Amino acid sequence: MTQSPNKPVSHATAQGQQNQPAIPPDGPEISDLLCFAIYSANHALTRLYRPLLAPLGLTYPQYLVLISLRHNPGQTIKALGQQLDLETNTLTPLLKRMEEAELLRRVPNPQDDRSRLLELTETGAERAAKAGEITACIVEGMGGDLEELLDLRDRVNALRSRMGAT
Amino acid sequence: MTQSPNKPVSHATAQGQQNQPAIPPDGPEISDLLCFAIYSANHALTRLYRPLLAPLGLTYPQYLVLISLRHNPGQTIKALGQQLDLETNTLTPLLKRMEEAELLRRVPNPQDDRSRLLELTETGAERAAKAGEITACIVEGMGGDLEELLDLRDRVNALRSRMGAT
DNA sequence: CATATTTATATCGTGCACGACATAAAGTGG
DNA sequence: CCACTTTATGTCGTGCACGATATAAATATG
Repeated sequence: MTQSPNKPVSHATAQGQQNQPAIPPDGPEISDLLCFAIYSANHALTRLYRPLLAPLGLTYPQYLVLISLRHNPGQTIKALGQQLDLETNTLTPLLKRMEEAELLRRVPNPQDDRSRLLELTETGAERAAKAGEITACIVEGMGGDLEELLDLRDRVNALRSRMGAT
Repeated sequence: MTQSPNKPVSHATAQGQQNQPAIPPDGPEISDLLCFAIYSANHALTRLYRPLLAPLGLTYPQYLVLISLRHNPGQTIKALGQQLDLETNTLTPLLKRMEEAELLRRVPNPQDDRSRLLELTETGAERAAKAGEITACIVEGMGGDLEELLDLRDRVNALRSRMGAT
């Protein structure tokens, strides 16, 4: 179902064609907006993940933390924040909950008394392994072939970097 | 910067090629995940909108509500929820805040005493007009040409509908 | 018409996400 | 060594997003 590519994303910046206005006088509609497509796709994704993550006692951001720590054990909170593009005021409480759930530890950094290093507990490592497997189900839930999904990922990431994300 | 399309989105569903495993033994990395690309693009978008919406006293979801009401005055809360793919437990407090800010009214529905109709106040209509103009700045902030953005929107929407969104 | 079910909205609790601000430890320049 | 600045983390308040549940009105069914 590839939609009609006729409607504008928004008021166009400076394109001059007066006949069929790319800029409707009463502004863009919700369905025209790329930002809404992404916003809403994100909700749909969370809904896809939730029932798979709930049995593991994980939320979606916590799932991302496990995936990240699995590949980068001993990371600082700042490094994790850079990878996930999140601030400490988001991560601190999130990591505290995960520490209470015995998924990870925040150990002091011998190189720097201000920072802490993150490492998975044994339970955390097990959950991370299971969480990694969930991803296959998600790909299935997203439909389409793998090539299309990979291409979409690259395009979204390109957009992301154009918007100034890390 | 179009990335290398070599890495898997995730564990693949059931593809049999043993030589160069599309499935790394320690699971997907954050940067492999389409879901993370979308999750993170959504944050980046919110950050792009925030400084533009703040002067209007709007949050991003409130901006979407104004856009929607501008085209569909007299909508019920349920109809708005279907368009934005949000539940009443999200919308009720959001709409209350907007009503307190004098942006809209929730008037009784003469056809159905259970529901309410949403209509913009004069202030709300003015803000909606200004908000519509913001979209042009966002397109600029997103970079890339318009055609690319339109195509991306359609692809994301296709994914969204494959995931079962309205 | 009485009861049962569905529907539209609302309430409550939890967990992000982030702006504003706080604090303590590094680093830096005199 | 002493301010001064920067950096890593934390706290607080607000606003989504949503699961679970509540309530009242509409509708269906006997």
